[in-house]
Amino acid sequence: MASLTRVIENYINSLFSEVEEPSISLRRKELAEHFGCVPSQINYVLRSRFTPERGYIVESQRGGHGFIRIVRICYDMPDEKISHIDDIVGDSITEQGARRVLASLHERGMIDMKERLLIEVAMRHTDELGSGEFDISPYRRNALAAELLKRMLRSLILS
Amino acid sequence: MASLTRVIENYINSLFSEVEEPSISLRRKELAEHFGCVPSQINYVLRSRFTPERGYIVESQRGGHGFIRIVRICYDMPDEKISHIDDIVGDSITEQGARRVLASLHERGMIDMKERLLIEVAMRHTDELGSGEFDISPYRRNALAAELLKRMLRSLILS
DNA sequence: CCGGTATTGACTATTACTGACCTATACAGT
DNA sequence: ACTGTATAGGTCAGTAATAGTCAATACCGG
Repeated sequence: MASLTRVIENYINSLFSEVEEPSISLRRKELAEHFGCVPSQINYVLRSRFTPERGYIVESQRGGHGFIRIVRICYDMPDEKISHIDDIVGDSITEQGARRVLASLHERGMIDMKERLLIEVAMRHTDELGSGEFDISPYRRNALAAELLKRMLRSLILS
Repeated sequence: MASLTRVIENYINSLFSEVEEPSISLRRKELAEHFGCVPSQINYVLRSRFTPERGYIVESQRGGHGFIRIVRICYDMPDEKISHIDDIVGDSITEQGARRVLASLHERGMIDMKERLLIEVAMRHTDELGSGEFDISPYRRNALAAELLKRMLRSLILS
């Protein structure tokens, strides 16, 4: 029962695999017809799957000869990676948000499964302390979670 | 007797046995209907049984085509190794003691550099919180440190 | 009886998808 | 140049389908 969104996402990913280039171009209307859906479905896929958080930038142009271009960003330098981490984690993060970040980084090959597991254990422990005996506000807990997550990810990237 | 939680836990484990894959997918609603319970019972089973500490990662998505995926990192967690961890860490540990343990495990090839670093970062963060804004006694801090260290080590003593 | 574990359900949050309406661009005719 | 028109893509709000959270309650082993 694959969802349409995932099907389209996979299709676009296969386009990236076929060519070596870091960017591909699409026509929204054609893609929509190909998958038998409304054009705005394509926007939904782009907004939810090809985000900066996942390492993509989307450009487009309307009107005659309109197009949509998806660019895959490559972060090589350690300091680029660090600032990317800081961007996607932010100053506050929920448990769900943290899991999304970890899943995304894992999918992109930036962390492996064991590292992901360790980070989850540490965050869970910290959150238990915060909600238990320390009795910290949820707002503050999310700020602490973001700080811990960034520290752990930074240390991974620099090592 | 056989509590529902244990029944569901066993059912999920049997799914892992049936397929060789390291991950399985579920629909919370279907599973709940299958066992005639409320959907949130499934969350309880996942929270209490399929934790990162036990070597599992749980991913999920709400909304249309939602799912719950359970990834098993650890195939068998030998009890001797766990009790070994408990022995060498104990119920309380100093920062230096923790470093000695990590260095020893690293030398014996049981953890790699990145894992060691991750654990140190998490412990330092927790200790900073305890000694800083929460003013926890040194004795209690060492107990928390031991707890965190054991949890993280247990989660990655595998294969 | 006590303390922890298990169960429930009301309320909340998120996601996929659609369709009506909005905006931008190129180009041809004047 | 100016303007109209055809041809793109963008936005937003609504709906249905899922999953998550939390606190109250029930249950069970010691």
